[in-house]
Amino acid sequence: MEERYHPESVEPKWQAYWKENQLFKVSEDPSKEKYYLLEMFPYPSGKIHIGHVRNYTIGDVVVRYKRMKGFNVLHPMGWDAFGMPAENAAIDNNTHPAAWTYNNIRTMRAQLKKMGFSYDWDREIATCTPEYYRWEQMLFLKMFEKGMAYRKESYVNWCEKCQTVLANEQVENDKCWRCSQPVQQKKLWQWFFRITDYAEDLLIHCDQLPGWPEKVTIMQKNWIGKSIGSELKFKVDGHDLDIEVFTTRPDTVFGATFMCLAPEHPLVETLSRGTRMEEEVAAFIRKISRQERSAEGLEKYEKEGIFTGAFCINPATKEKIPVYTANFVLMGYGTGAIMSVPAGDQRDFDFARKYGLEIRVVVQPPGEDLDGTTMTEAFTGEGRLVNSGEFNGMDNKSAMDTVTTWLEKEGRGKKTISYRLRDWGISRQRYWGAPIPVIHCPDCGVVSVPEKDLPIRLPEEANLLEKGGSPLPFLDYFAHTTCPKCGRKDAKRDTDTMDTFVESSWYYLRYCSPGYDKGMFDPEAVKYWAPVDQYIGGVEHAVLHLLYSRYFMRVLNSLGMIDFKEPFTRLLTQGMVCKETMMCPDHGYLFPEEAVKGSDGRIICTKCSKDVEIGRVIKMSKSKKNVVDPNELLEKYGADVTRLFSLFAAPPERDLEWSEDGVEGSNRFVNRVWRLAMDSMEKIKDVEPFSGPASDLVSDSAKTLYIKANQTIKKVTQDIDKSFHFNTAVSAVMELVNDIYAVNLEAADTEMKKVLLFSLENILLLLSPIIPHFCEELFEKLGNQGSILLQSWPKYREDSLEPDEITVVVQVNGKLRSTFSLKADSDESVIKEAALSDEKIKKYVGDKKPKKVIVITKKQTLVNIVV
RNA sequence: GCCGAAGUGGUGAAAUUGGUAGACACGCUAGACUUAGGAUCUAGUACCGCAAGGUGUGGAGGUUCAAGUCCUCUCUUCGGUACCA
Repeated sequence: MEERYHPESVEPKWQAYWKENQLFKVSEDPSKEKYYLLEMFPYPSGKIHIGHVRNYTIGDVVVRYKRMKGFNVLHPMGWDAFGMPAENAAIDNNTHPAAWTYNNIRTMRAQLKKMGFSYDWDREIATCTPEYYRWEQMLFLKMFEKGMAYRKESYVNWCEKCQTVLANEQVENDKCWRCSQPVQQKKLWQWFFRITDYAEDLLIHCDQLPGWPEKVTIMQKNWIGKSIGSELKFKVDGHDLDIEVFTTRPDTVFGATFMCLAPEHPLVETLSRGTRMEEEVAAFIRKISRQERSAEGLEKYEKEGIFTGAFCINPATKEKIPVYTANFVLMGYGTGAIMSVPAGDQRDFDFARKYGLEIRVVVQPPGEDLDGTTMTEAFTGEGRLVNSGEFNGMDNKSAMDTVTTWLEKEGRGKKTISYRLRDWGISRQRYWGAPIPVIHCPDCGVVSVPEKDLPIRLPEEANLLEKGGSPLPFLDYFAHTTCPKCGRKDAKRDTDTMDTFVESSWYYLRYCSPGYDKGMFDPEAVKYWAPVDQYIGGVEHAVLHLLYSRYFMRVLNSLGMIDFKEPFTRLLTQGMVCKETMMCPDHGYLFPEEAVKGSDGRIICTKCSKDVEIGRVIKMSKSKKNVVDPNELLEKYGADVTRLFSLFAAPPERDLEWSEDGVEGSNRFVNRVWRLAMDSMEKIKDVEPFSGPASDLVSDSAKTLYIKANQTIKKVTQDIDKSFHFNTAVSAVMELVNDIYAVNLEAADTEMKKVLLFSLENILLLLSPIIPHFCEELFEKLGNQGSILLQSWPKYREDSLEPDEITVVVQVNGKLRSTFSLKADSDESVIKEAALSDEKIKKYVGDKKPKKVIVITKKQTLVNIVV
């Protein structure tokens, strides 16, 4: 008889059993209710990390639970296999991205299998295979035909020395991460998806996703960034031109004392040409072009601008106001031009002060008298209009509409809505991605690759350039081709590849029919399985991945390919896995094994024996070395203990602090259950588990334990089903286990043995989604046939949840003064009498008549006596 | 700056609709068993106090018979995001 749980033999045994019996293989079965659970698929970066372990354990528990509940569960796994790290690794290690990627997939797949996750591996997909991306290319062509994909010029980070495009994360302090040369902004023709067409629809449906955490839908709403305002036209003085601006404050138009254009605004050059400012403006624009124009970089730069030499006419005051160009105005938002109202906007205010421009107060706060020459900051609040002609005295809020209507009549404005959301740029000047299936012909322009020529395969034999650029444009046999339309021999293939977010926007549909060769997916399979019922992943994807996926479903929906719009009915965003950092004064950050506890309790560095400083608990990362390798956990504790701890330490949505002691604790619990089963097995094996009502039990101890077991089933079921709070589910089972430990096994009568067996079997059933190998093994040892996974989820008896006696809590003036037991069916007057006649209570109440006595019999039985 | 989340013992955390604050676990203390224990079992463990008792859920107010939970103000930490006009 084994005295301990031996994961090294038990876990492989059951993994092999599951595989042999194909227990995780699923197919469409209309007779059963379906449940599609998906965890965000991993990027194959090398090895799985603890965040994956947590994510996939959470999902696996729910999947195994739902199966026992009778659902037909789809639980697939695959690989988000295209992306930049493969290229970087290939350059650094002199391998090929494909070899590196497939190698990593092999390693990680083996690790996931060792964790015992219940995937239907027959549905595995990797997005870098032509069998996958060919359908993405097909969809791209459909979108192109419908105008949902289009080309426009747009800026990228460019390193002149490396002759390559850099992602934002490859830019470090405005310099290239490889060669440290300053990064420039370069204009390139790139492909875009028209996600802005769906801005309103995506926004509205944020409020119709009750299964999503509110913080995620709020983030999406903010990202879409709808603002209601007006578009106003300012005539350029001396030209037959208008400058259009977007403003959310049309009520302040009388205070617009100058105008600012984005440096990239096409009118900047036009307006300055031939003026005394021409050269200075050109110099300014050259300077700004070296500044990072991506969202991230902007804060670093001081607000500055320059007069273009031109003036325009304020449509409200009809005054001439100067036109500036300024680095803080974005071409990508609104119209790329703003009317500057320094009295009402802090940026405009700062700018006006810096360049000595007029500040004219147009909104006067109640009870104050602001003066443009003396005010120290802009006033953005509500007030009454001043210096605003016929609108003087009006409150500024109602003036928004009135002023716009007035300008509209004059032909100088209209109400509009502006979104922060921009179209989705999908062109990547990279090798390791899905090729964009179009051909550029000198005569025909942009031509679709005919569908019969798909997939456009990524040339596998390409060698990556040392500097990181894509080799595709230099591969003649790939880049040069004939035009499918006119047959011209000197056509050029598009050598850009697609953003990897494109692959992850629809992979969950591919899982429904992974081998389907007539399209992206088998419509019947998708009809059965989709949408995903429960999606689980990191909150870091709250905006982009989830928004792009929602967009893609709208595209497919409008193409008539699917009949739903929202891909993920319920979403769980799990917290990060954190651990304390350790720092040696000489050796910097230390890995956990590089710091040991000395005999005197001090923690010292293994390299130099100096005291180690324990730092804050932060997200695990290689750079901070506060990491735990899942492989080592598997080696030392096995999959089940690792799974158990990652669930027990914190509820899923919260951050989890990793602690070696905590893992030891989980290990201890698992062995505690093991011993419990082993010790009692021989004695209770021959009885039948008790299943009647608690009232049939004679002894109090058996009754108490039986009720506890029923309560545990109820609690665990609710915790898993309603809130995914596995930590409290495990706690509940621990309580039951502790209660069983308190039973004297030697003295147990038949009745008690029956209750013990009932409790033990249910403990295994309740824990089986969490520590499946362990439960399988004990379930078998208890003499059961077949897999525990095929058992039904345990049911509790409604009539066996309440004990005979209840605890009455008595408060005096809200303070706890006494507790005592009473029969459960006592009515209020009995409880009240008992409370008032309690000795301890009498002491507090004295002779006085209580003012009020409140008796509560809901959750707790409680009496509060007010004196 | 804005948006979001969270502040509870030495630690991770519990606590339907307001109803015994600290379940469960880690750690620690003591004891038992043992050749040994970093195994196991048992007991104890919010704080102050010898005790009676008092105090306690970041802080300050408030509502209530009763507040970790509801309201107002405020502080701190973490996450996201930003010249968005």
